[in-house]
Amino acid sequence: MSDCERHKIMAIDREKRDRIINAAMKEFNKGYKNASTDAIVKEAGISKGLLFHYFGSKDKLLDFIIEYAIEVVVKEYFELINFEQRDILERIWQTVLLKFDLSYKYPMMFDFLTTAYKENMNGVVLEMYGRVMSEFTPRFFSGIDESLFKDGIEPKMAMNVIYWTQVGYSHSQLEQIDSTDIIDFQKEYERYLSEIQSYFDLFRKIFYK
Amino acid sequence: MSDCERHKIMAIDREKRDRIINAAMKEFNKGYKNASTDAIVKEAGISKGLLFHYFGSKDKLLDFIIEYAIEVVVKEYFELINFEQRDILERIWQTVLLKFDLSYKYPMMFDFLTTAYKENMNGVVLEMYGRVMSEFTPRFFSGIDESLFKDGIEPKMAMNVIYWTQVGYSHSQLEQIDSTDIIDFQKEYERYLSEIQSYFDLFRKIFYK
Amino acid sequence: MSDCERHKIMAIDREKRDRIINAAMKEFNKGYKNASTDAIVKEAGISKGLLFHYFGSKDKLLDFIIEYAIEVVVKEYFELINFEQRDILERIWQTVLLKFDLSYKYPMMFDFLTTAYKENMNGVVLEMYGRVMSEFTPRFFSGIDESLFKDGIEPKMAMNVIYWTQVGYSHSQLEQIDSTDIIDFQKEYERYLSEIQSYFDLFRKIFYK
Amino acid sequence: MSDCERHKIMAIDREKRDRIINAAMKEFNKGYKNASTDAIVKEAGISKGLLFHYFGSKDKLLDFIIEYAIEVVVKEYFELINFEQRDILERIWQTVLLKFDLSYKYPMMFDFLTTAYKENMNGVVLEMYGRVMSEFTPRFFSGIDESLFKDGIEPKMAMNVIYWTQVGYSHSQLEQIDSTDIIDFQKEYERYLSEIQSYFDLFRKIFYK
DNA sequence: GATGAATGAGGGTTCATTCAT
DNA sequence: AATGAATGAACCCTCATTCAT
Repeated sequence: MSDCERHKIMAIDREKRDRIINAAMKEFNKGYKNASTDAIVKEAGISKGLLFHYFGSKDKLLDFIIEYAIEVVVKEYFELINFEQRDILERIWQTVLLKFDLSYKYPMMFDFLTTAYKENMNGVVLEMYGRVMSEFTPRFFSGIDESLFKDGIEPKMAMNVIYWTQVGYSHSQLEQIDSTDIIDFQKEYERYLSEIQSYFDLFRKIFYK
Repeated sequence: MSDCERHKIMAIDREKRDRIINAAMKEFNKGYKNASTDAIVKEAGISKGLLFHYFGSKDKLLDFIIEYAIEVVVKEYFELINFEQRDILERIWQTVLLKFDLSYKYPMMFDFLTTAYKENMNGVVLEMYGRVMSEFTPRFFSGIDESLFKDGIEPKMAMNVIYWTQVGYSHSQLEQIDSTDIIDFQKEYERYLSEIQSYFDLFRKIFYK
Repeated sequence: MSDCERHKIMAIDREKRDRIINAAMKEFNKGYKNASTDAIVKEAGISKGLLFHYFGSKDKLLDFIIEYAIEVVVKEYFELINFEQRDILERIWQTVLLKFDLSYKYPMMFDFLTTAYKENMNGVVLEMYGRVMSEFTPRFFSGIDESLFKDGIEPKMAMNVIYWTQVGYSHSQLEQIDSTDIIDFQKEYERYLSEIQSYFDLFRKIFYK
Repeated sequence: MSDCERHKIMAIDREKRDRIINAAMKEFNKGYKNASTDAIVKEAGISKGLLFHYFGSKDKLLDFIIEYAIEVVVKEYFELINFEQRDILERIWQTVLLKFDLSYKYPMMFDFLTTAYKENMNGVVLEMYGRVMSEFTPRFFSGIDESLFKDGIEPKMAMNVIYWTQVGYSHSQLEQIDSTDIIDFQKEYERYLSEIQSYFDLFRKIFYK
């Protein structure tokens, strides 16, 4: 995607741009072919012509969304994690908060990226994402203060359990939400954090000294 | 899907019906929109008209295939679980073995169901799956011998952790497998079981008395 | 255009095929971009889908029409001219009759080919047509019995005058006809032939001995 | 096109108006559909909105350009014909010279009008052209000194033959010219006039006493 | 039951036209 | 008057669905 095109897009009013991006993520999450540009413009509240004025084609729209999503995830998630925090529970807790913040602005971002990656929607860019991810995961689980764990607890396994629990809980929550009307987001947010925190408390009790 | 329609389908010569079902699963595995009714009838060796005579529409064909797949999963998975086993770890362990057997007998079926679920195909999967699961899940987690848990461990949460860990581990394995060439299935099978067993050993140690 | 595709098209019911061909010629005569496939199917009385089922694309439809038109013109016009007739007036008179017969089945054929050639609608095929034409024209005006002309009349010029008069007359007639409803074709036919014959009589008088 | 609209257009700064007219002729020469209003405004150096402010629509812009072109043709062609010349050969000879002068001064104009006529652009050309021509043609062929013709020569027919020959010759010349690079215009001009003159000599000989 | 030619709604895309500024 | 972002009707094309046979 040329800089010129990117520039044209980034010049759009921020609120409208985010509406388009979110609508596109939501649609593309169904798969490339299943995604309808009609549905995107309807959801974003713009005209068909405008979408193509900015993005040129469905393909280029997808490319932009993927690049943008990766950029945002890298800048507002990966790069904000404090790796000096050597307590894995606290480190994962950071990701919970960061993901939550991101999900407020772009609710479908992580789901979309997962789908895009699995469908290999854009070979080149997503390969980069794969590389970033495969570098990130080991780094995330390294430099951990394993002395916090009880004797007899394999730290690697414990970390996986913590990670999968957090993922599982998030998904179980998502399934209950009709993402279109998020009523009382703040309240939901607090309940969500409080529940997941209780799992972290459990882990601290059973895994840590 | 009405019983009348089901009846009409089940009345088809078994061999021809299986040809259609297999062709449909193979096509739908590409995603709903990518699946072509032309390709299905060509693969199944029947005419376009006949497919629609039997199934009415692409949607209904998909519904049938999903129902059929779920039916098999229910009969050869859910119903084989021994609910007299009141130890949750042992009960979940059963599911690991059963799932594995099924994916050995019908490798396409789980791929298809996964795709159908990921794409939320037609809204039907989620409804069907949701119905089955919402009946199954509470039952699965009920009648558990909670006396096995240590004091101070909330059994409900512990069970969720066990469940999400098993799901998370399975997914992490699936992502590493290129399902087309299953080399040395037996060996993989053993490694898989052995690794997940070590997690169950961990849970037994930390959650149980 | 592959033989397979041609075969599929030639298998269409003759009357329907000619309806499509005539509708396409009429539309494409406006220029490629101005031609609307919607207008073609409407005029031909078929559905959009069928047009594309047979021809694949607007481009391929045009290619077929051009190839077909050239083929017809060669077989039912060029090749039917009797070059043993050495009297130029009689030779041109033949073309008047042949063109008229062709115009009955395919009214737009010659106009369409002219437009197609001028717009260079299909480089490869029309180049061939150009070659055929550039071979045809000199051949048409060669082998003429020049002894029929009066002394002092340059035969080459006389022949051009005869030819351009016939073309000019034809065009003056076409402009008066609303080609959609050809009422009483037979009567028009006779008037047309009778009028143009009077020009030929004139030429015989002024040019011939 | 209403006088009000014409007035608005004619009120535009002459230099800017000519820029628009020239840009429009250049674009429309590609064919109606191929002509892009975007290209016109870019070439003319004005905004999209302004074009439509002045001309209302692409169709109306075309109408204006055609009217304008025809107006020029009328003023610098039709109205310069000397109808006191009662010798039809001399009268037609005048048109040959006038047309040639015009195409020398406005080479684009005849190209554009030819394209407009061939494409039957917008139905307007034909109507305009038809109106002008249907007034012009009878007048052109009236007031002729028929006493110049030999006995037994129908003057009407002879005049048609002369006219069609001149048209036919012009067309045969146009087809040989690649109008973009007019090399040695003067030489071509002389050859053209000399050739057509020989036809007029022929006609004088065969038709006149 | 069985066929496949025929249909037309809907897809992505373009571009003349409008309108708030 | 002058702008250009925004619109939506119309384009070509696809494909699930129908229906005469």
